[in-house]
Amino acid sequence: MPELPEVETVRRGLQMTLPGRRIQRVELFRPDLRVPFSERMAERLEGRRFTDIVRRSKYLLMHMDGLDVILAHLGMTGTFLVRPLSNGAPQKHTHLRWVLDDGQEVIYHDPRRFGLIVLLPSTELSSHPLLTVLGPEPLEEGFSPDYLAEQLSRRKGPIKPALMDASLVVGVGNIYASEALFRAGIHPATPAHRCAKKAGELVTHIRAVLMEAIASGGSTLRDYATAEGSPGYFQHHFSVYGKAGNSCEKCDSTIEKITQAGRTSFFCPQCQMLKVKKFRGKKR
DNA sequence: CACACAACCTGTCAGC
DNA sequence: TGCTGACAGGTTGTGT
Repeated sequence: MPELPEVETVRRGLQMTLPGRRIQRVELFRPDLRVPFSERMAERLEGRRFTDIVRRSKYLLMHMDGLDVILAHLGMTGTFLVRPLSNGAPQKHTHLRWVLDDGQEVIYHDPRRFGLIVLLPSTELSSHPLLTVLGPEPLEEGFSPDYLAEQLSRRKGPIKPALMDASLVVGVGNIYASEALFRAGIHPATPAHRCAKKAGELVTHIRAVLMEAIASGGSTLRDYATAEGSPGYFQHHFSVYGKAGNSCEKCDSTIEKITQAGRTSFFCPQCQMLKVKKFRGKKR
C-alpha cells in the first residue's frame, strides 16, 4: 500500500490526535508479523504518553514520553486507524489495539502481515539497522541534482529499479517511480547512468509527484486508508500506473507495461522512448 | 558493489 | 459456481 505520500498522510493523521494521549492498555491479537511485535510491548507502553509522530522513509516513528520509540512500517497492507473505542471481537486481520485515555483506540490492521512494529530506546534510533541503510529523503535538500547525478552515474542497471532503491533515495515505490519517469520522459529501462544528465529534471518531477500525492491524501488502490479511515484520491491522477492498454494523456499512444526486478512498470512508448545506443559501423 | 530473484502472507481477480 | 494461477503499494536475504 504505502509509499511516502501514504505514510506521510497517515503520520499527519496520527499527529493530529496522538500527542498528549496516553496508552492505557495494549492488546495483542496476533504478534507473528513478518517481523514480530516487540516482546513485552504491553508493559513497556501502558501508561506512556505519545509526544511526537515522525516519518523517516516509509517508517513511522512514534516518540513516547519514556525512553521508547515505536518504530512502525505498514508493509504492503498495513493500516493504523484511530477511532472511538469499540467493543467486541477484533476483525480477522486486526493484530493490535492500543486503548487510549480519551475513549479512543488505535488499531493496527494488516492482512499480509508484512508490516512491523517494534520498540526501541530512542538512544538507539540513529544506529538502528533498519534506518542506517537509508538514503536521503526525496523532499529534503540532500536529494539534490548533483547527488542524484553522482549516484546514477555509478549504476549500469535500469533507472526505474534504481529510483526504488532505498539506499539511493527513500520513499519512492512502484507507483511514483513510474509516474515520475513518465513526467520526465524517461523510459524505465534506460540505463541509470545515461539519466545522470537529467538528474535535475528527475529531482523536480519526483518531488512534484510526491507532493501532489500528499496533497491528495495519497493513493488508495485497495487497502490503504488514512488514520481517520478515509481513502486517498491521487489514484485518479495517475498518468501511467495501472493504465496499460489505455491511451496516453499526452500523445494518444497506448500505455505499455513491462516487468523489472519483479515489479510491473508502466510507461508510454512514445513519450518515454528508449533511445537505443546505435551501433556505429565504420564510416566510409 | 550492483543487480536479479525468491521469500515473506493473504486476498482478489481473470480465465477455464 | 469452483479451482488455479498470476499478481498486488515493500523489504530482506541469497546468489551470481
